[in-house]
Amino acid sequence: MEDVARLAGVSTMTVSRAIREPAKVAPATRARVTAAIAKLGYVPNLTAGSLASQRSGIIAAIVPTIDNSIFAETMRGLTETLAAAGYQVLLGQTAYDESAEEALVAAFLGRRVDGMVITGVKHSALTRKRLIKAGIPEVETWDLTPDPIDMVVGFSNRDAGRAIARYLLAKGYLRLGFAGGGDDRTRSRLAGFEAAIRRVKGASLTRAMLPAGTSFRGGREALGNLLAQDPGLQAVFCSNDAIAVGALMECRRRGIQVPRDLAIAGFADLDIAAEVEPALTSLQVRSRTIGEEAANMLLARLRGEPLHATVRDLGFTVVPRASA
Amino acid sequence: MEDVARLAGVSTMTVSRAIREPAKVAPATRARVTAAIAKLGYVPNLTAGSLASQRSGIIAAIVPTIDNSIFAETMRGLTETLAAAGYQVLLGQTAYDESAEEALVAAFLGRRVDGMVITGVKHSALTRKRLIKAGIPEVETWDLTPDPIDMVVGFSNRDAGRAIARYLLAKGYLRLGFAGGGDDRTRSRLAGFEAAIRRVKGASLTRAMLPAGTSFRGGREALGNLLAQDPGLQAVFCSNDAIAVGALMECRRRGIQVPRDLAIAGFADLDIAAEVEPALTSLQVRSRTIGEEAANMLLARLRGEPLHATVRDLGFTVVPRASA
DNA sequence: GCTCAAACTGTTAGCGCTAACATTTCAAGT
DNA sequence: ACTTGAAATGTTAGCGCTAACAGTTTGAGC
Repeated sequence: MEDVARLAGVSTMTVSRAIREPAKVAPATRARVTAAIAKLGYVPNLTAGSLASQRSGIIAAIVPTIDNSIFAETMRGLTETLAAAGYQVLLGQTAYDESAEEALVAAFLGRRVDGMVITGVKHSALTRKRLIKAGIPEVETWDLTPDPIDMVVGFSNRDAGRAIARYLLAKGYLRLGFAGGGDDRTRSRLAGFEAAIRRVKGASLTRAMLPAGTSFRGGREALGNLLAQDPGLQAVFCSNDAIAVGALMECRRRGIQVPRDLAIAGFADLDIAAEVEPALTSLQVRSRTIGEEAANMLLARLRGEPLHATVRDLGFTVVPRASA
Repeated sequence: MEDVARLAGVSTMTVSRAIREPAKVAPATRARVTAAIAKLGYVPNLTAGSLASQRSGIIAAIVPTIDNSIFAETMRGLTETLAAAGYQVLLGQTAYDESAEEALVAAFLGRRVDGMVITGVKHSALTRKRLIKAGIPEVETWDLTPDPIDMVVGFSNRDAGRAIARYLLAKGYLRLGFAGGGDDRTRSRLAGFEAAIRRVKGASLTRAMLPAGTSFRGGREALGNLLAQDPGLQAVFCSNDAIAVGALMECRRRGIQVPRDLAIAGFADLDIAAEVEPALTSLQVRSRTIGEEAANMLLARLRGEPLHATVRDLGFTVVPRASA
């Protein structure tokens, strides 16, 4: 930066300003600085800038996984909204492991990120403590809780499970199955699903629990598992669309007609849900909006604006298609 | 850190060492420091550490996109291998946009990342120049080139396209179609595919080019497009499995029997390829290994170890299944 | 007990930038 | 010409840590 300053005939402070707040530098000066930067191929050291300004320009995001996943859209919404405001996103994956989450939070706080977005509302005591102590804006996502660490944006997984159950029950399906992974949000969906079933006389529930993060193959296996438990099963709710597509493929392989012999419903309304044959009944959640809203809530905090609410419920919609 | 040092009765330097090189601190001292850290909830400022040590502990990775994509596995391999060596991965998405790539490279270099992994071998002149000037280890991936910026690990997309064409031609399909996005690697696959077809008398090629990054829906549309161009089409090569699955679904919808009426082959051998019905013939590439090898090459450079080769070809395999 | 190297710990001087304040410049109003 | 305040630029003092070296302690060998 000193080289640039010398070449432009100004002080380093003016160079710094020309880069960060061009409006505060006289146009002629700015032009000289810009030219000097280009000539020298100068790349400002943001690490030094962060240390001096106490602002990193980085927001950390923690998701269980990004592969063929429901979180990719959320990350896209988050990243794009934050990029427009000059922030970069540092992504961490936990693979549904709480200790990995703990390590990531520690590492991110060490980098002095300006804010954090984290999936889910259940975290280890240490993670909560560290986040609270860090005092940075923080958004939990993909679920709801009355007492977030700081802010939360998502929908009620419990209510979503209940809504799917009611939809299937209203269609006359009574012998219901559930296939899903073992993460916290899936358990909430299952709890709601089960609660709604219990209220209907004659309705039954068969469960196939999969490891968290399973996808197509898991869905196929789960379907076999469920039918082994209850050959008279009428409808299956899969806690994500990948599992549901797997189940659908297994039905095809076994010659089971969907939805005539067995109805299948998914969750999250991924792209693929509308494209498979038969098209998949799913529960649409506003994945991308979750990311955008998380970004907006963070930005509001970072700008010191007053917040309308710390809990934001984006709801969900059951999308009926051919499969159930 | 000063607080910790005071509480432990040592200098800040000893605290720093106790954290980074525990072996160099006497066990008793280390215990006092550790206790002080725990008591105060001290989180080292890695930004300051990076500035002082000139090492960030961060490797940047640039991919076109991560959603339901062939790059997710590569990122997993990269992230896990680097994490084991104490490095974190900073992920950037270009959405197949060269100027976005340019901006990401600039931003990452500004953060003084210790190394960079970038998808593809075609980059803007400015990007190349900046990377060379930065002088950090750098790996290009998912393709090959005789003159990488620094190192490259992948496979020949051209040869892969050729291999699929030969496979289909050997099966007796002559009227071939291609559906794929407009990115650089897809074009290479198409070039190889086309070259192999040209050498066979009576063989024809029909193309449906999609925007880069399209998936299921794009595959459905492409199939319609191809059949409109050549109703007598015998086999279609899709430049990724998502497109192929979309095409498969469209066949089902139209009552086209696969592979009897029309054969379909995909690319990348994603999880879903083996799960759909009929299972998808695909070209398997070692996605995860690309990430792992990129990490290992970077680590070797960072440790100053001599490198065996700067170009690493991981090859590919045609995986015959039911669809073609 | 003494030597001496190894093991451990401390001191000094930055890393490259920016916040905060200080100073200079300049145009407009008198 | 002479104030005056806003705009433009400069100066000073760190941000929190670590490299490099200096100093101190320890213990093995004699």
